[in-house]
Amino acid sequence: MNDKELRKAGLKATAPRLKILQFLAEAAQHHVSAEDVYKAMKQAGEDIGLATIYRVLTQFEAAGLVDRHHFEGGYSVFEIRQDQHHDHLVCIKCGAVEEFLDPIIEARQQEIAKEYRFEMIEHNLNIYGVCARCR
Amino acid sequence: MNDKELRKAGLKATAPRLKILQFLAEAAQHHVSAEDVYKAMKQAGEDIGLATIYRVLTQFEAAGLVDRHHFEGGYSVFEIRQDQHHDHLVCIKCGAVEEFLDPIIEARQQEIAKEYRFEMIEHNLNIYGVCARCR
DNA sequence: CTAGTTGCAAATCATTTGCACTTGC
DNA sequence: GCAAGTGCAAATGATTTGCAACTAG
Repeated sequence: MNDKELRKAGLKATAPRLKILQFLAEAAQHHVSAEDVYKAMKQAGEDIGLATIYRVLTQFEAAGLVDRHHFEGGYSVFEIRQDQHHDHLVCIKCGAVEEFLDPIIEARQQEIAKEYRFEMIEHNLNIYGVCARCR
Repeated sequence: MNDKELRKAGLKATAPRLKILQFLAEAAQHHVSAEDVYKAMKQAGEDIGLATIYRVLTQFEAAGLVDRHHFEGGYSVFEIRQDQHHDHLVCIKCGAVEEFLDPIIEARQQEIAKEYRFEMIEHNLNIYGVCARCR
């Protein structure tokens, strides 16, 4: 299963990595902080140090297996890489994150980058507010 | 001059605040980190502690005098509040920041928030890449 | 076997806070 | 004069790193 993915990324298929990757893939809320992963591992009975979580997440990011986001709040949020780029709606009350993709916005971004002669490498759009459930 | 602005925000017009506000208004690159402000103050012969810089910037933000951004990199960037909201093109090579405002994107964001029944409070779009000068 | 990994503790970085001292108004 | 503001040093919270012990291939 994930064994191969790790090997392909030049990473040994160790227990911590497999567990973390599996968790990222299956987590209900798949936008998680390092701390979230740490707690989940602990709860699952896995004895993985926080330092390892950070190292693994950083390696996964470098390998293109996960994306790292810097939402407001001063800490990083990770999510397993999707086939498709997307943007985020972040609820400032409950922390829920919804994803969306708008072709019109995507297209405009390309045009703006071109206008400013910018070689676009990545882009992210975050909408902060209060979600339907929290209003 | 800025005296009034501070008073209106309920802040005493102290030397540190006046100096920092003036710097933010006049800085060539007006997207600066707390450290940037600190160095600039030191260079200008002002003896203002880093803690004060942070306190003042935070108060300015609360007062709506400046905006705080969380670009990639794990630290905050501040800019004096403009009359108009805008988004950013951030050069990952030289750190230059360009601003833009696209009515089409702005409109789409409103619609998307509505679609998801999100009460939008703020939003920001950052395009990371290599600017014309660095290519 | 052995280079890559891990856990733990100590280190680092950005930012915040406690506190005694200063300064606007 | 006195509440608000400041500098400094110590505290914090997120993340990183040094290092000796471990494991995948």
